Amino acid sequence: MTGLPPKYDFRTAEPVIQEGWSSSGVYHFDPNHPGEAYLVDTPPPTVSGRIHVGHVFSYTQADVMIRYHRMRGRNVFYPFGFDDNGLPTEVFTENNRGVRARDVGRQAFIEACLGLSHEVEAQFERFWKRLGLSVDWRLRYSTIDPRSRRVSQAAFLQLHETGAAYRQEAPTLWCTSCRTGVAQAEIDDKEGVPSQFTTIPFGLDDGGELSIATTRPELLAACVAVFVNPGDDRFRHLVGSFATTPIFGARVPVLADAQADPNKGTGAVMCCTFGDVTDVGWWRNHQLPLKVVITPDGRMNSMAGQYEGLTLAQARARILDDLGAAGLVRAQRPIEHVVGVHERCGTAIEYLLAGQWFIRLLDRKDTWIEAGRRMRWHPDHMRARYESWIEGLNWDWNITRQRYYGVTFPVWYCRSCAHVVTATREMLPVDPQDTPPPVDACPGCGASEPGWHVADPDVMDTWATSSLSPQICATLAEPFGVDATTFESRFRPMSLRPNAHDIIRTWDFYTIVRSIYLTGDIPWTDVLISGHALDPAGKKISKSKLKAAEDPTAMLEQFSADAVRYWATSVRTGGDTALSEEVFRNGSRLVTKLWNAVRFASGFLEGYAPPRTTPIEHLNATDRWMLARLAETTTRATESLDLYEFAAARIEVERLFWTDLCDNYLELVKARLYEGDAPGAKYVLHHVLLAVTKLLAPYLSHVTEAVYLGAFAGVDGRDSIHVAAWPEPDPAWSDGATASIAAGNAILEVVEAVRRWKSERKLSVAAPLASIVVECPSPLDEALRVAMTDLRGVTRASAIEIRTVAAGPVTVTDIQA
RNA sequence: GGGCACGUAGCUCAGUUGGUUAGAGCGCUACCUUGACAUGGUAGAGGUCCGGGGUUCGAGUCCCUGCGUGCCCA
Repeated sequence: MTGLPPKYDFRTAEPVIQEGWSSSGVYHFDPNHPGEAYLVDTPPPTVSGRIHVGHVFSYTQADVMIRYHRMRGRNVFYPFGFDDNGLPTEVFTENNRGVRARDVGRQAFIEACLGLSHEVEAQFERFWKRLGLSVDWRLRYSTIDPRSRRVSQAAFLQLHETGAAYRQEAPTLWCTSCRTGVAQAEIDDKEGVPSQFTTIPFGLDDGGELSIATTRPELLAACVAVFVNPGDDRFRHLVGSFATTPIFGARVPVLADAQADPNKGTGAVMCCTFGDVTDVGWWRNHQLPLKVVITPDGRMNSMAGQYEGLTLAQARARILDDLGAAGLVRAQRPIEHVVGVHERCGTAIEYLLAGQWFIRLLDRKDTWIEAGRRMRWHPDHMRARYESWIEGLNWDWNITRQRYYGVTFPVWYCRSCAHVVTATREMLPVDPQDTPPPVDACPGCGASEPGWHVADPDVMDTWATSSLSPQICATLAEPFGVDATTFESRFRPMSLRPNAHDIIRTWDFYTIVRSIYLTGDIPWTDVLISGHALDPAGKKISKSKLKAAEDPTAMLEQFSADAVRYWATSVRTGGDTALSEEVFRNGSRLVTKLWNAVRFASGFLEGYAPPRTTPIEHLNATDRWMLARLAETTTRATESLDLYEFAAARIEVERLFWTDLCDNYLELVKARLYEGDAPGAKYVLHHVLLAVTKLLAPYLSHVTEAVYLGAFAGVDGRDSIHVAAWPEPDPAWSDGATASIAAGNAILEVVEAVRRWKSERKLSVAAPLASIVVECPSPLDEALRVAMTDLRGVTRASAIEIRTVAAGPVTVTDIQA
């Protein structure tokens, strides 16, 4: 062991340490490693702006677990991806570059997106390195790079061949602002939206009227039926008759269906194609006609007659006016209700008919739930989120987006018969817009005239590619001589999927679905769910209103990467946490304390080589207690980490380090260290400090590296603490542990009693004492006598008398200054 | 409306299978510059463990119920 410099300055130290990791390749995956592998399917962050503290929170927690497994000797595969296409990237590019996709043209827009993505990804990578993520940066991917496009298109073709992906002209969740179909997972519930619940009369053939209540009068022109509950006596006689819509005069059937709620409105409800998901179900089950009255950009079409061209909101106002003017408003009251909105833009979701590609979800719900149960979720209750999402699914997964920038569908359609022509595997990745299909004539109808085919004009949902991250990861070792097939056969399933709880319903769910379809196997064995970082007041941090206090880069500069990592792992697994300067400072303090403790010890351990076997003959009661506590703490911390309880593990280690080691053990052994050879104290000091440094290495990855390289590497023998062996207690340390702990507590009783006595008299703890008398039952009295040098040193008493008593607690009965 | 969390010291939280006197950090009070560290140390004050009921020799912990907060889904 050699000495450490007096001060540890993270501002100069952290960049040097990080550079060392880069140049030594300490985090490199070794495909030929014979041992157990640990493969991480890291979340590729959406490249749509700045780094968010939520990223820091989640990625650090995963990194701590990964570092732990690396030190346990696992062959870690830790890639890093970027999700940089699709609607989020488009919106980001449009805002950042001031361009509109539909104005500049598809190709120019794609280039703008790519250029911006590359810039932002470089920034992100620099940031992750500064935070100290132990990523193998050779394994970097983007979901739009050619390799990912090839994987994505190949997966699409495979699902198409098995029927799991199908194309259908079907009612589709639609955003009129983004002008694209969307998936159920992209819809947020917006609560408390004010609206009017208006009761309007439909005419009956006998001249009477049947009133219905609606919040969507603008869809009146799309009404195709009126529904009542089959058990509702008020309307039973009308079932099978017809009603006529006001204004438009359409004659529609009155039908019975259990989904009509007799307690809502008048009990009769109009069915429009389409106002909501219930309408879609009725349309299907009762085989109703189709009347689509709105355009893809949210205006009324010619079916809406005099209202054509108006926006939905304008049409609603005009129709209500017209109904009122005609005396056709029977009742109206303001309500607040929940509206499904597009998560990207907040626009209310509509239901349109469109030709879209879907992946089957609804007919295999049990399969998805069962797959989730084959994985370990940390914390376990997060599995409930996954299952409740699946149980509530109403739609297959629409993967078609009427957008510009994304992975294209490798298909063409025959203009004559609409036959789907797919690309061959050798063509991938392919853009059907600028590449002809692999056949000269339509396999369906034989059409072969010039222009017989048309390329699919759309792109895939981003999740359709990012849900393939395990399959993309399998291609990342190709440059090192391991092809994807070999990789998958050796390393499937992967070990860990870490992500925040808000994307369980998307990324986790879709990835499990794709993995089952493509491989029949679960994608990973463990899922680590993180909570959210909240602002200092405990409120949600909105992405658009980041304050300076929430800037992750500023945090690193002010408090150090280690302090930020400390903060991010100070919460129970899966919990939310508020930003707190106090916790950052606690992290900084721990960094300083560790440095000082090791530096102090290193003065005595210069050139010390610990014996292979525990030198029991040199250990006194203080030493045995310290070793027993070390063994106990190491075991507990390891058990907690095996359960992904990183915060619980660290609390154990901190208690051992700060209280037992620094406050007590170091003070107890100082006399022996200064006075003589002290082989027992040196043995314990070496092991407990090395072990604590290692136990903290996953969290405080920088200062522990500096301490290790400066003080321990020579003896421990590795080039980095992060590939050093995880501490394993010598069984001898735990021999008679119960007695050792009891003896240690007896020693601490004496220490604390003397400290209390001095404190009450406002004396320094270093104030000398003439004598003290300790009353102590057997066999603890023997332990105290063996630790006499330590007790004299820490109490500064010239004479200590140990009186053996029959029973009772250890007490200090007489203190003479 | 259903589900899942959470509710413990002024604040942020820990309390494993029910078991002595309920813990930590910060803050607060008093003191100590002690031969690693003042980004430190010592001592101290501070709690009807959200309310109610139950099981038990014994409940912060298990069960029921009510209240409050947050999230997910209708």
